[in-house]
Amino acid sequence: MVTAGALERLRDGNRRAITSLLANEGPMSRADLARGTGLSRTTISSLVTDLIGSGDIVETADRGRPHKGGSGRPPHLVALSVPRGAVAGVDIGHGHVRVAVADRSGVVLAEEIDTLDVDEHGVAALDRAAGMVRDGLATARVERSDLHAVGMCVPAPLDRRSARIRTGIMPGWRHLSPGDELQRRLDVPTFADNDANLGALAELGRGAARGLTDVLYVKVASGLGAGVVLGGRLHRGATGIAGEIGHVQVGEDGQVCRCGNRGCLETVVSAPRLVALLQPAYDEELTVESVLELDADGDAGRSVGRALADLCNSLNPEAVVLGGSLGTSASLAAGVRAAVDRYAQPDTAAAVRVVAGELGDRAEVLGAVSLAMAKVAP
Amino acid sequence: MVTAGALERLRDGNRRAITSLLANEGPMSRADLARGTGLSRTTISSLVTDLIGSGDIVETADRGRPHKGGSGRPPHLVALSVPRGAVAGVDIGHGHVRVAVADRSGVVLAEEIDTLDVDEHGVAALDRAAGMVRDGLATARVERSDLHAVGMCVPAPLDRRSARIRTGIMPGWRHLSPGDELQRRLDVPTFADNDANLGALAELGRGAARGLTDVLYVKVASGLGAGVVLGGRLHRGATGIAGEIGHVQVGEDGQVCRCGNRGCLETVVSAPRLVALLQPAYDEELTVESVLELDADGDAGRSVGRALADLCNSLNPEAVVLGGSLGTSASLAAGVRAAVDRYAQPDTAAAVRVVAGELGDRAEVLGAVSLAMAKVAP
DNA sequence: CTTTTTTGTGCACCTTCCGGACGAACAGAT
DNA sequence: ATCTGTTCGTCCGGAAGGTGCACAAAAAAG
Repeated sequence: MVTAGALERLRDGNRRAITSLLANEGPMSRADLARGTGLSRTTISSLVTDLIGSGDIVETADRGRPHKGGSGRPPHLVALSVPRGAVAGVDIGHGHVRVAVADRSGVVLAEEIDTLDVDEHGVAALDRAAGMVRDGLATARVERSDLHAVGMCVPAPLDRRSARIRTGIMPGWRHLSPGDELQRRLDVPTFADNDANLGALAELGRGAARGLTDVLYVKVASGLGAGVVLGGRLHRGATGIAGEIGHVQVGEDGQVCRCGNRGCLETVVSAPRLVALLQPAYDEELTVESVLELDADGDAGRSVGRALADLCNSLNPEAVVLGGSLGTSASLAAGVRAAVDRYAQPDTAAAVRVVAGELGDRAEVLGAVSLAMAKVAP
Repeated sequence: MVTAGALERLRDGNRRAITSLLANEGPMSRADLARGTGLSRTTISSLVTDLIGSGDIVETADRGRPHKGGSGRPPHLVALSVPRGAVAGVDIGHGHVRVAVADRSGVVLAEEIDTLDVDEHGVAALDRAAGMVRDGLATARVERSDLHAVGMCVPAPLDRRSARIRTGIMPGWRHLSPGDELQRRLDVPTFADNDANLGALAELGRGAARGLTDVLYVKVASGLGAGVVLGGRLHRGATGIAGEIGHVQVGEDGQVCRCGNRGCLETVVSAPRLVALLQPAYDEELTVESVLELDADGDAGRSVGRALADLCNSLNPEAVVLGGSLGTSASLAAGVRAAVDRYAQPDTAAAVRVVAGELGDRAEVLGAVSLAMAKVAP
């Protein structure tokens, strides 16, 4: 199977053209497939027979309408068959673990969230995550042997080569390779990435950035991170640590950041910092949600937008998608919008839409599912 | 010719695989081509016969060595034949026009530079550029009908759709579409892009960034612009105006910039501003070159590096290439290096090399040649 | 000189795709 | 009810492409 003749590759490619067309456009007739791929109806018929025989696609019961007008023989529609088995996504945050089990078309079958102190207890969090995946499989009535892949994200940059979290940010994770650790516990191929990257993947595939190609996804939560989508693909950078926007210096004399510098963006807009900043002035205990209300003048948003404006000037994206626990705040979006309009070049600002993510807190875990699906498909 | 059957496309693709392999690796034997493409020797032989018949490749006189060891029949090498005809590159700066005429393998046959006030006199500059192209063709002894394409760059962002320079920056170019204008004068397909983009293309193809895939090319000259190379391809953004790094705010109370804001990076590091800033303290008239010496403490470099550090955090590139008239300054490079190390995340800073461009002032015109070659090849 | 190794090319064969023809299945008109 | 027009899916013969095998050519090694 390693080597394939050119003709075999050709037919393989055409098969793939059919399946990807079906994946993108939904069920279609053979004639539609011929029009969509540029191949002849005859060839499509042959390929479809192949694909039905191999179980990759199925003929649906309902028959569509002829290509134009109502006249003509109604077509038989074929659709991508949902492959047997399941994939799982694991979202590890600073203070929570969220797990989703989905079928191989991405439909979530079971989802669960648990809160615990992740940062200090890496091993415990990984144990818990593995247990939650097993629970999710049971809830979804999926055999453990039918789990094909696991995607996971961690709230820290992952070096592409070592697949490790760099030291310092999460003390309990020093020198741990999260993907390998979870893979050992579940005995299933596991793929790890940064949380913002997977959030971007989810919003790109099934969220606010559907159909776009150049998008900045910004996760505003405990920390601050970006997923950079360029040309329709996630840009991970030379060593896989692209998207570290939390340490842009926004004030010369700001607080000391965990990275060692002063005045980092993250010291201004992350959820815990906002709570800490505003708490002294209030009697009741502040929650993350209540912070959003208090920041009605959009200070946090403007700080983020200030940094994003520079990035927009450099990358000229179609959209900025705001995610994370603070991403749905209207005042945040308004602040970002205002700052982008103020600091980015006019044409750049005019070209970029600033929108809230559609997937909320689930973006990361759904992106992890997408990652697992992408890794198991080819 | 618009439609092509799948088999025809297959053979076309295989032909292209051969030519691109020859383009990347130089002259090869048929057997090497078979090993390189994965096709059989028989097929390669047939394709090579085709390609020799169509004149796309030629059999060289010298015969290479057998694949391994000295034993075996020595192969006949085939090489990409340099197609007849020429392409031209035009670099329009704020105060100069530079033109290069090259054969279709990219070897420069004639090159010329002229200084004039471009900004105020768009029509005159375009007339001059067209004349210089014609002069270059004469020098290179190329018939005017053999000129296949022209690439050009302008020192301003070009909107992808309208292909126009946005108003304001270059008064004499308001509502002008540089590509269309030059095309009308030369009656040859002309493709325009931003100067930093084409500089990046040149350094990527034949300069300091050969073989890299994620590179920030920064042009430091009259203005400040970046060419962003990601995944081996130039990133132009949603509307084609990516790379505008000149208007990052580096000081709240800086000079007023031509863009309307205060404290833009461009007000600190562009050549004319540096001259204007330093001139009062010196008797003799300062040149751009002399400014470099005076900035030995690297102030300008540190300002640029400060902005680049943020961008590196977001994009995690392999290299930053410094181009433009100030790009070869050692103090500039040192300043950028220092600021990146200071302000970027340690892992990001460690992953990025800061190097001077190898092509100097010729980068843009060579990139324009590359653009023309890329557009005429397929 | 013989053997070994590598190269380039004819030939028969297989795979893949395509155009034309044909029946099937519907809508609308008569 | 019947006819006509249209679209859909498939079968068939033929063309185009790629591959394995065999074989001659050309050099080095023994």
